[in-house]
Amino acid sequence: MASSAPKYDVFQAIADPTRRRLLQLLVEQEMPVTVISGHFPISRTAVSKHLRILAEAGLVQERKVGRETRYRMQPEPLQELKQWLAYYEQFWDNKLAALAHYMENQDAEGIVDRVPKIVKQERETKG
Amino acid sequence: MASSAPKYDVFQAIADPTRRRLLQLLVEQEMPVTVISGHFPISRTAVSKHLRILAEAGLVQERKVGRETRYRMQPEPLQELKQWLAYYEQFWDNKLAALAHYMENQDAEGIVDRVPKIVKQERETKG
DNA sequence: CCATTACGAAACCTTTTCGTTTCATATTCG
DNA sequence: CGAATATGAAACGAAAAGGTTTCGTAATGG
Repeated sequence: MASSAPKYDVFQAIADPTRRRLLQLLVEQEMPVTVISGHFPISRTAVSKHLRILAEAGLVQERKVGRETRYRMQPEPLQELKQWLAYYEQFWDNKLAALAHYMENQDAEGIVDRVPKIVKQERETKG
Repeated sequence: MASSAPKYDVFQAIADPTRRRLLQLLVEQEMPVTVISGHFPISRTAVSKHLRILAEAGLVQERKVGRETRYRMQPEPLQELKQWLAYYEQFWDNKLAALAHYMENQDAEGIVDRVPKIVKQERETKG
């Protein structure tokens, strides 16, 4: 219920290529909006909107310095992504792959509902 | 140049929550469309479109069995995401953080163009 | 003080995205 | 064969995304 709860999804925030480039630009160095937008072919206002989205996802931090607002990347929220990824890593770099395969070929009743009836009549039109 | 070149971006593919749920559902088990769509509150056709997007990103594989089309997750394309993430991991779990901070406080000329003039007149309206 | 600079808010437009319903086609089975 | 099933393609609609230009306001500095 606090103020810093991410309102924008990290997955969505990084979906846009421009925003990924923004992160890259701001990962090591804080920069004011005008300077940032100089690195992009779109308007300053458009960049500003992307920055807001990133900020709401917690991926950049803003700080007012005089009349400028400086932005800098904040990598922490990416941990959520890392965690999400970690789950699927199991399935590509080893181990459970064999097990999953085994279950599939066994008839998967009890693992996922509704599947069995259809799975059973497997007929393979073509070899 | 082959047929399996990903036409859809992985970042974009996983941006949608429904598609992430699809991946989760299909990670261990292959399933036909009708069964899959039974797990979602949207129409079968809508699910089918999401599956197509995932397929174009290489995240699911489809296989025709009789009159049904079965889908299953293919985790490999997530490696791109992992790689992208790895770059930023440096910045949250250690090392370079200190260095980056150092550079910032030093005046960052030569690191990012255009910054210097503005950075220098730092005045900090408020403490 | 007043012109300039930095920036976000607002209004607006175009394209995508996500969903729907309807239709066509292939496969299965009595 | 013909009804039923599984699915994608097409046409369509509403809302969100990404962009632009214009305007208001706050800070700077001559």
